Amino acid sequence: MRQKSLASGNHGGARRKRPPGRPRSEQARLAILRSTLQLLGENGFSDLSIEAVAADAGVGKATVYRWWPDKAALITDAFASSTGQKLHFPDTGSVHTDMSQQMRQLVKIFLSRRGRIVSAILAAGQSDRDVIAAFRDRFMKPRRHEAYATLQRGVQRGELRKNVDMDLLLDSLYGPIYMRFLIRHRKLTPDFVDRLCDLVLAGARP
Amino acid sequence: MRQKSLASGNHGGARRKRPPGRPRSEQARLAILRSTLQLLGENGFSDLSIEAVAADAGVGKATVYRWWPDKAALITDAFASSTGQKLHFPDTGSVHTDMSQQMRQLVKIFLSRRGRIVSAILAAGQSDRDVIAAFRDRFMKPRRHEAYATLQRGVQRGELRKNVDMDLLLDSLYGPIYMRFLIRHRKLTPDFVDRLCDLVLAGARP
Amino acid sequence: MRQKSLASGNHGGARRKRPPGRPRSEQARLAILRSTLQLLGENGFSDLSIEAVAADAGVGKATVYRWWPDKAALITDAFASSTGQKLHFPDTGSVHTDMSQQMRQLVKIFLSRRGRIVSAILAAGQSDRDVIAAFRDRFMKPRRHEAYATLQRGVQRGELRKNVDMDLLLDSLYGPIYMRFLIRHRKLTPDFVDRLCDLVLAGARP
Amino acid sequence: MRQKSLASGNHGGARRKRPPGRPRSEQARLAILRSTLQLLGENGFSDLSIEAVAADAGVGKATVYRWWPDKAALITDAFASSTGQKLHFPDTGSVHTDMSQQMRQLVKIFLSRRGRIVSAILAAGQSDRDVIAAFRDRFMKPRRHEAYATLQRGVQRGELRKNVDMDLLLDSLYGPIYMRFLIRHRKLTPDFVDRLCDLVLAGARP
DNA sequence: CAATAATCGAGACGGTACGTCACGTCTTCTT
DNA sequence: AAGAAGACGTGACGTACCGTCTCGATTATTG
Repeated sequence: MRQKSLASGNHGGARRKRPPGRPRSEQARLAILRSTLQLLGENGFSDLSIEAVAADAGVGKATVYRWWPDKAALITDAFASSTGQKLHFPDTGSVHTDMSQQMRQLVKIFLSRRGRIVSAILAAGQSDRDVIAAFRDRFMKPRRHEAYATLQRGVQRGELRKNVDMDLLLDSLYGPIYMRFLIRHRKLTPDFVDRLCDLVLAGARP
Repeated sequence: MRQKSLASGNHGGARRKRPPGRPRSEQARLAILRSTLQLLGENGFSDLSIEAVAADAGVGKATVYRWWPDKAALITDAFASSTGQKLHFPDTGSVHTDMSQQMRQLVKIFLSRRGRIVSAILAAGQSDRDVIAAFRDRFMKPRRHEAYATLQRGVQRGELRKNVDMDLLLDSLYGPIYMRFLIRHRKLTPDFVDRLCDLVLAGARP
Repeated sequence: MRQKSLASGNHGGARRKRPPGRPRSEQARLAILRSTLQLLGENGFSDLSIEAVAADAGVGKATVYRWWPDKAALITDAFASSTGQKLHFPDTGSVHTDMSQQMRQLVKIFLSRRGRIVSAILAAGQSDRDVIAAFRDRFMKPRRHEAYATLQRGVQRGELRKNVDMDLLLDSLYGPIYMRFLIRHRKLTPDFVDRLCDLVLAGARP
Repeated sequence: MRQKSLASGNHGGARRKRPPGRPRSEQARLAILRSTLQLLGENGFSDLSIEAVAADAGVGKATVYRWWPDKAALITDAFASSTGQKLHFPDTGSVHTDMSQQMRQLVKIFLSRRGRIVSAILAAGQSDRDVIAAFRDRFMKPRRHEAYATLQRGVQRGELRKNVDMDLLLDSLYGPIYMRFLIRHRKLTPDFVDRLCDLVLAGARP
């Protein structure tokens, strides 16, 4: 694990006393993350300079480097800090409805200003394995676990095959969305999500 | 307007005579593209400096800038020039076989050294619309046209629904591959390709 | 001798026949020299690029390099070609009048647009001995020979000491002008010339 | 506004506290000036590249540009920093002796390795008024003020006319030296200095 | 009249230095 | 001890000229 910031919680357990000296400025930390997100949204990954982040946050450059080893860790942290509590799966009694509703929310995010941040993360991840790992762990994995449960309910209700490969099924549902999001060869619409669910879930029926 | 190198064909038509001045060195052009691909494969997009490309190619920096406006155009061209005549679709009489064979070839490329170049292109494309457009036009579009024909044969043979949305179907087939390629949350294997075809094509049957 | 151009006359003597091949374009030669003078007058020596001269003269760069080995030879030639037939010494019967009249003409030139060219030559001459030598040979020496005669007349008329060191005297007269011209610490005026002659010639009286 | 290094004295008066941030490296400043003088002495002005100065001084190019806007400012500063406390005027009771002794020292400098630097400054000054102004202000003016005093003593002793034009007289003394230094048409010798003083001071007697 | 030869313009070539920018590190004073 | 400030050495950026080269076109002499 590279970045220190999120690991600094020290909440439970040993109850270590605070080290001597001036404590870390929470205000600076938040300003840095906020500026990072803002500049990421404006210019994409390659144009994001730590120099600009520090200036925008009204912070010394060294303060950034003290807590984040490099640009990748910084945007990873910034992205994680911005991940709201949305994107949950409903439980409507229908796999199709459960999935398509969540997928529509994802699409809405991809099409919003935060989509630029996601694509910046994925781009940065192509040359930094820590970044892509952070994306998987912090953004993807929690949702995928919820998705497993949603699919499981579908299996129990007999909407899906018993032996369905859930990862394959989920990749078949989300892959096309990521593809259109990143390659932009076709529009990403709610209607597309519906027809995608129609097609793929049809192939997974018992 | 400077041509972007590959547009300099001047093949048919007006029979324009060569413009005055020393003609462009084909040798330099090839050396630059070759060095670009090599360095791209070694270090990824962000570590690729035009300075290094020029040095490696034994060429003046100005010669690179004379013909390519920026790094993105350079790697786009280099990638296009390396796109061989592979990746064709067979015609075996079965959509499943036709598609899965071609998809396996694609996966093989993604897993090879050239995969690094593809991911660099896609990453660069997230902050440069010309790059992603070039990827679509030069790499994706030709293959997708062949794919349409392949699917059309499947329709005529009754393997697929008459009114199938081909773009949706193709995105459902290739999207999962791109997703695993870029996010790397699961292995990209030939077996995965087969089961992916099973799943998706099952949903497209009449 | 460095430059070829002026030596290409081949006027008298051997009557060599013209060599085969296209002869040198006199028009190009003149255009180059004219453009050199113009650009020299605009921007001084260091900003004068052969690229700009060739462009301004509507001439290929190679044509410049074919006939002048470097920038110094070029401006030397250009300066020489621009040296008019002015700056002669009158013979009024008074050394003071003869000298001061010629010196005033020199000052007038120094203050005109051609002064910029002279200062450019002198500046270039500080890092290229051929340039300063050309300035001495082509500009200074002919006038100094006339000056010797003028002073000689003064000696014969009893206005100057018989054993006067003419070079010392001439340097004392012209040196202050060059100094003010180059260092610009005081104005260069006709009145200054007069008082300069008063002072220096007073010291050379019998 | 960036100070031009030597103006950063902040000596008397307001007692401003040091500004925040890492202070300027005096070591780097001195290394740069030293390297400048050395390279200037070797190759003259036009061959002096800031790249080479930085490399020779073991300093980043940006550090040079941070403090000196261009090559001219750099050599001006370097020259000024090298101008020792020499070249004072003695007070021997004779104008001729006072002047000629100082002028001989000047000639000695002109003929030494530092002469190359002076001629480089004067050359650069022909296309940059800041350079020639700096030469006047930092090198010439202080000495000229001493010279005024020296001449004044001569006036009081009755060696010079009461109403003598001091600037004219000084230009007549120094102009010939500068002329021979820059045009190099005659040798610059101690004997020349003596005879020059003889001639010019003779013209300034009461 | 054709062949030969040197010039011309244009402009691409491999280079060098330019002046700028951001990197990640450092040194200072302040909190 | 952490903070803001900002200078440091490093190195790539994209530009401007350098002096050389390779073109087709032009203009002369020679066979």
